[in-house]
Amino acid sequence: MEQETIRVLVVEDHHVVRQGLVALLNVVDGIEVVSQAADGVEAIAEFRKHLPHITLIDLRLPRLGGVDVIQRVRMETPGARFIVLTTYDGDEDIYRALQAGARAYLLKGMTTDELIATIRAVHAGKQHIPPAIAQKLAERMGTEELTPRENDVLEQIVHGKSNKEIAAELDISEATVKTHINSLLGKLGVTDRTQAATAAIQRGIVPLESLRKPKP
Amino acid sequence: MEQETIRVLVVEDHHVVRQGLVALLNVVDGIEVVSQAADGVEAIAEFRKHLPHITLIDLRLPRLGGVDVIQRVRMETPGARFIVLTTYDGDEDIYRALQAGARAYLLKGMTTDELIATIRAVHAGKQHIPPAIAQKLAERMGTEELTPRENDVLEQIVHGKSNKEIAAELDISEATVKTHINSLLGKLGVTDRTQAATAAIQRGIVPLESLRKPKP
DNA sequence: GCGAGGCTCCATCAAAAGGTGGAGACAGAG
DNA sequence: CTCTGTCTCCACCTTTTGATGGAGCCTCGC
Repeated sequence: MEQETIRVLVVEDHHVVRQGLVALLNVVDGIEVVSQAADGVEAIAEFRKHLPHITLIDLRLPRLGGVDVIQRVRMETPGARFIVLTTYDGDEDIYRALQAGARAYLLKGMTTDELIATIRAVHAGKQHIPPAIAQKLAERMGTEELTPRENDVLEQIVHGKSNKEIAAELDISEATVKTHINSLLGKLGVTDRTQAATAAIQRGIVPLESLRKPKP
Repeated sequence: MEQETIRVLVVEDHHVVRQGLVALLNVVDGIEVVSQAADGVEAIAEFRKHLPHITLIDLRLPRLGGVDVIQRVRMETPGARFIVLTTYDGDEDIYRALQAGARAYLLKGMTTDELIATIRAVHAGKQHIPPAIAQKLAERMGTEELTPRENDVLEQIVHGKSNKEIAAELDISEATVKTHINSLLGKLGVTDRTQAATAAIQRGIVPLESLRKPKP
């Protein structure tokens, strides 16, 4: 019996990686790359234009992140199937991507065969989360969610602010800052702000890019 | 007149990226990928076997890092020409790679044309550092070098240790720890340990991987 | 040999951070 | 409506951290 050709959209900002993916996939029987995008905005446009069966997407994208793309596209096309293809960027992204509706999460280190098998599986309606990722997800499940305010404070900590500066920045008293810190230290399972900062970075709660001196 | 074919070795641990690079380069006239390697140890072996004109190498490699590969290979083959091809991993890696003798440093976001042009340029004996990288390099030049001991202390700070714990770990007094910290804070241009930790991570002085709970 | 720089340690002090317990306001969920 | 959780603030206390200014020792290079 005839297999339907799987129509794929590749979203990836690194030229050589994207070109490589397209080249690899286009020689596979039953898979056709119908379009490509190099950032989140393009991705949404290309999705609308081609309505692919599967969208292969990196999470780190210029202009609009992968998670946002998944959310927005699935808002208008709930059946859209996404396979996240990324290097490890911290537990938080994995969680958010799957929450947003991604069906599979692959690390860039996987083999071509794994990639193709996953595309076929997801197209067939299955889900695919590698053990290493499932592991991270399980760990993350055991941890408490930070409140919005605690996240604000944590972000300031990562940016190297003192309690006094944080209080000024968020327009609350230093006492309140301490309260939030005490609470978030417990939730993160750490004992001081430095540990909180590294935990936030490694878990992807606060993106590393934001460290390159913004603050105007 | 006849151009000599440039023989290239591709060293990259991510399958799809490596395959993509090879596919892209092999269709280019005058360039031939003679071998591939997925980690640092393989890289050295393949280099010895094929003695390529150009080695395209990622810095993040299993078993043996890219910087070490460059150092060791150039020890026995001083004329070896390396092009570092990586995502941005912190200023420190750029510096070390160029110190080790890399001739060019490209970000993975570059176009295929840029890549090919750089390969040709390096093969012709030129050097190629993109402006963005040169910028980082210049910044790093202005900063003071940390002493070995200060680096030890900084690493402990990043791992969330208190001064007392650091003293125990390094078998020195807490007073000495404070001395080192005071010194390294000045050199890093920061005012407290939390800022020192994030600076160390972002500059690649302490690798982010080492945070995933080691310590047996 | 002498100086520079690195490593070690000291004492002291002020500032910052962290721990505890309590409390009022407010919103949303049951 | 009441309960729960969040956000806000307070006071009080201890511990930690950072700043300062010495000081002795060792090694390397000149």
